[in-house]
Amino acid sequence: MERTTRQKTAIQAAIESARRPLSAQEILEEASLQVTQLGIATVYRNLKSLLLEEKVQVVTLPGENPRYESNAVANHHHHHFQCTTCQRVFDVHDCPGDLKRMAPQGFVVERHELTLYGRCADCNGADAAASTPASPAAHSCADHA
Amino acid sequence: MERTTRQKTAIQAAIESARRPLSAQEILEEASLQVTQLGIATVYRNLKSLLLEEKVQVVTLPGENPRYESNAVANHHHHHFQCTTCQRVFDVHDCPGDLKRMAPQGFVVERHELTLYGRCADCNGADAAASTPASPAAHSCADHA
DNA sequence: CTACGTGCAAAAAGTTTGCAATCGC
DNA sequence: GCGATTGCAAACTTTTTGCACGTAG
Repeated sequence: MERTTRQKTAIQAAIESARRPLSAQEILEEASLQVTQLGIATVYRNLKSLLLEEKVQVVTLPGENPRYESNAVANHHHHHFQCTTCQRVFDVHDCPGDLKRMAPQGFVVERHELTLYGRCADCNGADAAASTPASPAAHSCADHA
Repeated sequence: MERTTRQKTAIQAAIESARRPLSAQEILEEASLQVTQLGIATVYRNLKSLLLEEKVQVVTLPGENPRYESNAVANHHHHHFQCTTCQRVFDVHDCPGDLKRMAPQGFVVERHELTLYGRCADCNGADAAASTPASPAAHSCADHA
């Protein structure tokens, strides 16, 4: 019963080709390049499907609208780093690991989410930084450029 | 220029007397008990002030509206635990600590936010749990009761 | 008394939903 | 052809803003 439509294809492609989490609006803009007349409602409806199918995952950062990223990257357990200077969001593929002990007694930890804040290599002075842009997997501003 | 109004006092009191992060709506309801006719706009305006004054802090959980909690608790660096069963939110006063190494080279970590998800003592079977409700610092549902 | 703060209502911004038209299968 | 999917517009929800009035200092 799941049909293949140009819209769904374009939306999925937009998310998967992005190297960073996209907002619904950004997905609309990107997918619109393929499917003119695409409506935001369709984007939301497909996002909901894709979330259910677990092909896409939400990234919610405090004070910002939800972003969506392909689960190809998301499946590989990771966290996020937001630069407090340029606001860009990067994927962090490291993990502190054992957090089970953090919970009070009687609590069972199943899952965790971690967001680091600080300065990315680019905004940090950029000496050793310039050579290795580290993992700028996801930009969140300066994108209209 | 910062004036002391009944509204602001009530709003601040509501947040500080709560043992858990409150939504704007909940703050309105609580503070309305003191100041009838209190408007939601006033709540938001005062929250903005209180945030600037750093007397209050935002707690943003994925898919949920922002909650606000007194910085008396928030200053004491902590994290949150949301029960996937009862949806309540608890404060966790432990911290994994050194996360600086997690960031890619060239990145500087200034701050981090961590949310644990799992089952709280109450929802977990509640044997050893019943005796020690651990740190149920913050409830997020079952509150209208 | 003066201007900051408030209440109300309207406006934004983001997301969801109803419905007729469209299109995949 | 049938029914899932779409586009549009309207509804909803949460937060912000404009403006006249109230009130703290």
